[in-house]
Amino acid sequence: MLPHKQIESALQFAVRAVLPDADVSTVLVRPCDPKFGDYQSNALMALAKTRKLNPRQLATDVLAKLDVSEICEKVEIAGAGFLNFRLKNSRLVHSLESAARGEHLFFEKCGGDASSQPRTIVIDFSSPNVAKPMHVGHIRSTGIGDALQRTLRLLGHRVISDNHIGDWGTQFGKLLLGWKQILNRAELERDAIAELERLYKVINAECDANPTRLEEAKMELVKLQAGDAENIAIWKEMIRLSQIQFDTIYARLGVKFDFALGESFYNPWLGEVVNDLLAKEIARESEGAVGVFSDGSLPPKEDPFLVNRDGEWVADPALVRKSDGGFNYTTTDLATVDYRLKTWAPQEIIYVVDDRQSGHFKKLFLILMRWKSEDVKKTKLVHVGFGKIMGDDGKPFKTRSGDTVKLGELLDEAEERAYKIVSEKSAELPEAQRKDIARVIGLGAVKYADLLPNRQSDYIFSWDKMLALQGNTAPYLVYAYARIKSIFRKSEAESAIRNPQSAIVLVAPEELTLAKHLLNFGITLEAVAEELRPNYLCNYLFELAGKFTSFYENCPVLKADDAVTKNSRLALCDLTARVLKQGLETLGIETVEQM
RNA sequence: GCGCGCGUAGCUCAACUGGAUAGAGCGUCGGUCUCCGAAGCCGAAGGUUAUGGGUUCAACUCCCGUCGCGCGCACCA
Repeated sequence: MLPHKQIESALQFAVRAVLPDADVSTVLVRPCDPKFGDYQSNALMALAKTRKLNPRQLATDVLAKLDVSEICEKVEIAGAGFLNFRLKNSRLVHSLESAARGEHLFFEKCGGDASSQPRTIVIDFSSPNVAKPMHVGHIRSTGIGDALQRTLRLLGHRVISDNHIGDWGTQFGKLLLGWKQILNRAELERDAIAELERLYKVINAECDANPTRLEEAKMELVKLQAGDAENIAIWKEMIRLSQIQFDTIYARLGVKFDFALGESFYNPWLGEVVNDLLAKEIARESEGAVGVFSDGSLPPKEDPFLVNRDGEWVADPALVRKSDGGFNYTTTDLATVDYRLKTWAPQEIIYVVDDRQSGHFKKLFLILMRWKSEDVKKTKLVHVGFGKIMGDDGKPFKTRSGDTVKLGELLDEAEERAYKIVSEKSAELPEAQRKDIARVIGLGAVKYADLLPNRQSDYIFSWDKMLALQGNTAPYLVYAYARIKSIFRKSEAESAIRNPQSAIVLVAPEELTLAKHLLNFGITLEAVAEELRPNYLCNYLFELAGKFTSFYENCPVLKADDAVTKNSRLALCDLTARVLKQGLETLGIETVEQM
């Protein structure tokens, strides 16, 4: 068991001894400023407050019942009622040595004890549209979603990743019309997505200017929806061509899905969904359409089904059937949740979708609480939102000519820029190797830059910053990894291969700092899983690389004074490399041995 | 107009969801390679956390007001 878990468990035991009815689930420890200790708990102050107890007295009482003498130095009460824990050197060494033997890597899979059972989690991300190029806007959903699925899997949860592809909707009327009338076969052969995009743009412009064209497009859509054989065949061909594009991009990014059930998959159930909502009086007709309206259970200000117009609260329903009989994405999303609940019975469904859709998800989740209240009680529905990617000018990121940036081209540019840098810095490496390094660094830089910023705030896209070796970037982290690997290449050349059984001795402050930070890998992974924020892991790895570098500067490894120190330091190097590699992999980023 | 989100060093971003003296990188200035990768490291300067109040042992974090920016407001997704 990791030491912080041992401390927590002992502390919870002690709290229960003093306050038998206390909820100890919030009694936790966390890493803290080294001047106070290695871990601290502030939980007693909160407990004291709700019970109107003197916090320092409570801390004293708990301390009397607390036994962590095996793993900690004397526990101190500090400030208003903090408990500060300092790990015994022997306990720290014990963790490192067992990790060095390969028994763990500073994290625990859930299922080890009753408090952390594996959950079934559906995660819905990426969701590109058929007949459109994937663009810069898909980076965020794809990268964040993939990092989250990797983290949750690493911790032992049952993850079901599902790519909810946009393969149905009104745009197909226009696409079908274009395909039948203005398709350029040669261009389709050359670049299918570009040609499909052209069809849409041309017809769309015509429809804007000419109502009869719009009617024609609608007719094609109606035929498709009615199952017309020709239109179905063309539609399927458009999906096939798009899937080739998706597969290419995902292979490049190393992103995998368990399922890719597109919107069209749910078509058979849309009518039933609406009928059921009507029958249960959750939805009603209005102006020829069917929508879900406010049920009045929330105050108007908090009710997403109400909107204030000129001082009056008026209905802002979620439409589930249009007046022409067609369905909306709310309908599809409801059918999708229903399917997921029935098929996988997940404890959690996570949507990694642009923050601008937060209003939609608010409504969606409220409808589900009314419609599937029994199931939804057991399932946590979460919208993981994110902000936009901006250019240097602070406006949405576009090409110089003002078009959206295509994802494939963006990745090409990342690799090209990385290749230039690698060739400059490491001209001696063979070209094929430089290409591979450029691929890892370029793609890693884009992904990392996207995962690093926090919250739903927008971030500014900057090639120079993400590809820089200095600062919190993927190249810096991979460089730290490559430097460690370089030590081992030299070490093997000297036939001084590390023995996994050799003892670890921690003397220098840099050794201790590094060792203690390694222990926090698991806490960080759990924080990512809990808050669904991969940037915690980014910052952890950056700190790890920094602490390693300061160790590297101050503690000679191969030139250590004696064999024991040398072996111990080799072990620290190896563990750092393994955590860096695992951490980056969890973010979806590869490593290279040399760069 | 109404709702949602945001505002932290000159710039780009953190701050473990209420914890102890708000941290990094860039940029600026100054150190550091006869020594395991200098694409590195160390140091200095830089802050009334937009602003005014409130809550408490403790506020960047929670509540209210103001200003500024972004986004969303029934048959697109």
